[in-house]
Amino acid sequence: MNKETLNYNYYFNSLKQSHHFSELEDNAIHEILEMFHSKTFSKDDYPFTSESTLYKIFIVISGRIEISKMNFDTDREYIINILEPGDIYDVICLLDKKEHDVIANALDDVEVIVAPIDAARKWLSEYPDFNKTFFSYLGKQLRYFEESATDLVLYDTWTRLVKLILRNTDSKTGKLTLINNLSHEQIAKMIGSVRNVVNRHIQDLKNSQFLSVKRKSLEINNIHKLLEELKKRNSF
Amino acid sequence: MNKETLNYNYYFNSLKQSHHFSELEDNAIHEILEMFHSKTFSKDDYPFTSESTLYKIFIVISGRIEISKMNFDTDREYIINILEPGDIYDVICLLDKKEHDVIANALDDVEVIVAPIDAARKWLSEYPDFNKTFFSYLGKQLRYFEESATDLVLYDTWTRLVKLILRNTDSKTGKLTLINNLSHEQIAKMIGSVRNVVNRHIQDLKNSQFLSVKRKSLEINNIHKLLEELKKRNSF
DNA sequence: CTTCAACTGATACTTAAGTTGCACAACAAG
DNA sequence: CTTGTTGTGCAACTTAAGTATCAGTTGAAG
Repeated sequence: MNKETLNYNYYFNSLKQSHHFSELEDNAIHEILEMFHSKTFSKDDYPFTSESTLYKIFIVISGRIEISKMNFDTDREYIINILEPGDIYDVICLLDKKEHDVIANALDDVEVIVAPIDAARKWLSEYPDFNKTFFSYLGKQLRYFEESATDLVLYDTWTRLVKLILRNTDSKTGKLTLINNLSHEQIAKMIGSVRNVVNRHIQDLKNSQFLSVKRKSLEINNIHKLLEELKKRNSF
Repeated sequence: MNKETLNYNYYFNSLKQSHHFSELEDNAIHEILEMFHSKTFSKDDYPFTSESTLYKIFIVISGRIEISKMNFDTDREYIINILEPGDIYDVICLLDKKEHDVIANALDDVEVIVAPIDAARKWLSEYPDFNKTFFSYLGKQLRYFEESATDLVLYDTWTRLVKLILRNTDSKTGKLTLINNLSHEQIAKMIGSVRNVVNRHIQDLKNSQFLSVKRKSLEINNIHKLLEELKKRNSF
């Protein structure tokens, strides 16, 4: 795309505001955007395949995309993470050029921008500023995966659920971000459990006044109290 | 260290043979080594702390180091990974400069080389060749953590145990690498389970002729047959 | 407004995995 | 050789978590 492209400023500002690009100079962002074109998907579409991510790199502009893995024998699914605006995908393919076999599913209507992945490998060497924020993004990802695995081993489902809810509650508004509008089924898949177990815990949390629960909506009544309860059960 | 340092060639060749440095020119390796000095630890020592990894970067020359996380309430431990010769630590701190709270424990007598971590950040920008292999190393790490978490959710303890053993069996010699000489307790901690459960599975595998078991030693009798059994149980 | 699929809440049941406990074997150190 | 520590093999048991099932709600779509 270029400065004449429809909505160019919208995409430019999206990058400019996103975590990874905010420290880049405007000119660098303009140069990068030249390599991209935009694409949209509807809720429940499969925006990328393990083949397309070998050749293309995506940046999420709006909407959420769920990345998951299935066990087709047991029909259980694990949601590895959820991409949000500003996220780059697929970082793993970007790094090692190998196939990455996961399922990507749009949770909302989604806008992304797409470029050849080799072009992205070029900015990495050409824009040291970008490199810098990219490294801290990688660090964050490594930590996230490491903590996911660790939590699965060391903590029970109640704790993993409460940690998930706390981590995704905006401390200012008190509202859920990223995992709002999800069913109990999907929340279960994020903590490596099943709907029924999650529902049990949610009922308990509701009955003990920690949560307000509506269809596809959870809200913490008092963040501080829930944190206390978490500490009490786990001596964090 | 420099070319006059005792055993300089030993360290030089260790790097030269290791995966990440093998593609670098000799001169670059010499330049890098200038920043390092060597250090040794005995079995059961704690070679690095979450503080030291903020300022220093380590490369393992010989021996293995176990990286793990504890839940002190339940006394359960999860071994996140085991470093072997050629491994760089701590990549996460290298990337994002933040503290990384894990336990490092030498499984054998260990030799490492150490440098200021900022120096390492410098090579990353100065040696594009190194950058290239470093990226594929990062990709491997991301995949490893992602797969660890996924396996914990999607597969039972038997499957995780068998996958661990298969993954660490040298297809040529048929012997265990990396996880040899470990107790059932330690193997359990690697797959996110407990000794007793792992022991049960090992007894079954022994009785059905898949494994030969001795104190601190496992050996697959027939890799092909065990792979078949794994497929049978999981339709991989 | 009606219909239907998706989501939720609840109960009863099953099971894999974890816990406890003990006896014995192997090995390392004195 | 003796002693103590660490690892192994087993059995009995407990429990968190998963499965199965169903009724009732909600909200979107026609």
